[in-house]
Amino acid sequence: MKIATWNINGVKARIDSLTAWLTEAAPDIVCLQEIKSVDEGFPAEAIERLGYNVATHGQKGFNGVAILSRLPFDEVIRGLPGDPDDGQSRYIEAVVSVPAGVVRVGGLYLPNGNPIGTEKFAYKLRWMERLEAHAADRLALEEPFLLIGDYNVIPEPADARRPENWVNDALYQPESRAAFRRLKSLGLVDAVRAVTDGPVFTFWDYQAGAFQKNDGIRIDHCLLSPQAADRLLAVGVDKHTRGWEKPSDHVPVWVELKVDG
DNA sequence: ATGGCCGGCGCAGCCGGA
Repeated sequence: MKIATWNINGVKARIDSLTAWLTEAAPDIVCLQEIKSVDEGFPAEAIERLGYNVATHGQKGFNGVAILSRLPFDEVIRGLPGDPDDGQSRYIEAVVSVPAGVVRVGGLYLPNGNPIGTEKFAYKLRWMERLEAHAADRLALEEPFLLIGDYNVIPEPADARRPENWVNDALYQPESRAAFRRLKSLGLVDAVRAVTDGPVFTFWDYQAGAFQKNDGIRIDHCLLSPQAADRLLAVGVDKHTRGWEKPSDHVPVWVELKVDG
């Protein structure tokens, strides 16, 4: 089973790229971030035609997440627990049944947090605390569980082509990186780092020819529960989509799990 | 040359992103 995450930076602007990639990559489950659409505006039909069920948690103008699945949803949960006053749509979770049992997938769009020293950065850190609490709850279920999405965290210097450019950025602050390490310390495995120590990037800014210079960062991550990590067959980053016409600034990251019993 | 973009909203130019 192939499970992917992609920050598509606007689903309406990206619908042709999304359907092309779904056809080519044939993922079973996809978490999308920054759909920048309300639920009613989401172009579900074009995706359903390709054989996917669609669940959205949208918002007007910005943010917004969705999950696509070839298998029917047993359950869908919208919103990250821990703050009923948080109106930003940044988390969606779904459960599907497979021969081996169930697979639970949480798709997240972690706050950017810039500029540092503002309420935006404080919100990012509070959101990460809530994510840690929720992950601990889910890990207690001892299921194959994937926490995937745009984390807006550069975990290590090796995760940036030019780390010195990010020292004053919320994505690379010691507090952001420490919160990401605490999350992993609960027992989650960073899938990309399970297969390589080399540089892997998932985002290249639109500005300054960043993609042409490979001036990228790794901020889209697939974290796996022990029960999911035990089933890991392959990991990939579909970098070529960044070279498409009208690209998202992020590219898909995916894992393949053995779920046939 | 030390800067260079993009989507949404809504119809100009600002907000938010990373």
